[in-house]
Amino acid sequence: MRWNEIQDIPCSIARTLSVIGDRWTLLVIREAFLGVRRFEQFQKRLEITRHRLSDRLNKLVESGVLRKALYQESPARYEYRLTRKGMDLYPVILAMAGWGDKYMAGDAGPPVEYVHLGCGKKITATLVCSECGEPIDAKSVKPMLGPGLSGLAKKAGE
Amino acid sequence: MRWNEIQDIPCSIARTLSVIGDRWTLLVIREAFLGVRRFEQFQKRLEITRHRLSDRLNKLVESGVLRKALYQESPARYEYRLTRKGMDLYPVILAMAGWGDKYMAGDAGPPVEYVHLGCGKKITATLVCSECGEPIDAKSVKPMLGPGLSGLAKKAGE
DNA sequence: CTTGTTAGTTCTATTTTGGAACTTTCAAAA
DNA sequence: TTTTGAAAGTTCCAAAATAGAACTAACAAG
Repeated sequence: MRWNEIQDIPCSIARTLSVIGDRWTLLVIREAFLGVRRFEQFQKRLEITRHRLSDRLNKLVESGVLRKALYQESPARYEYRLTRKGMDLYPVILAMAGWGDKYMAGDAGPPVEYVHLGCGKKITATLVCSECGEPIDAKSVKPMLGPGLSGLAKKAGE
Repeated sequence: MRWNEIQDIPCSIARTLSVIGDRWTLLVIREAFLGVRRFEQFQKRLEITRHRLSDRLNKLVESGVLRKALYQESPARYEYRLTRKGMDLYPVILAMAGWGDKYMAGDAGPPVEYVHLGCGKKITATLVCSECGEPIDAKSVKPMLGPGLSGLAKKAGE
């Protein structure tokens, strides 16, 4: 199977990967969360080739994670901003940062710490059940067939 | 910058990506969370080339996300199981699934639903502050220089 | 009219993938 | 005792993606 067919798999993880699952894309998004908006800035901070960066930004615009905004006429210059859809990737970023902090940071400690503006404390992101608020992990959650798949199953059975 | 240098960036997201940030790896892990353990099963379910699968599994073992466990002698056969480190990737998976459900599922609805064993309800994973329990998003969290980076800054300044 | 800034393209060489066939080690069946 | 058949890989080659560096375009400022 080729990578560009991956979005066709009826799986939300695969579909998400079809948007953010290639090299550099998530780092571009990380920079966007840190406030970076312009081509040159992305390029310098990430040390990504201009070619690649151009391609990744365009794809992110296509998929609705970023949008281009004119910030200067003559010559026309655009910057890249996170859309709502892009902002909603924050949990993914934070979950990855949390894992990296725990397992990859080494003795030096985490390179970035997160402060919650609500309570003013350093935090780690914690995943909880949307219904009862209890913390959850792999063992406390059971994946079940959802409508997006049972529909297919029905069709196949007809 | 080459991909194999990415782990050297002092960023937990980059370091996490150095482990799970390439094609297929996260889908392999998804299958592992669904209970898949054996080479043939991964291969059939993912339609990944055997070559790639072999490589990905080995790298995941190297990085401590999976471990090999002998399940049959003569001929010796091993299966791949998630370690604690691997299990702890669940928030990443769930965050991605949540985003995919929201933005990529289309009319058919999410392909998989998650039931919390604690309360028995269908849930979406929600990110909350580890200190005060309030839900968090990009705007309510401020990233600050952590020890892993301020150490470097000190060194550079000496 | 030269230099600088920003945002790209183009080119080539190298790496990484994808697809398909082949190998190894044994157990069980014919 | 040859044949079939799992299971878990390897090997080979062609195709695609990536890295690095140089080049281009559209202006503004000096």
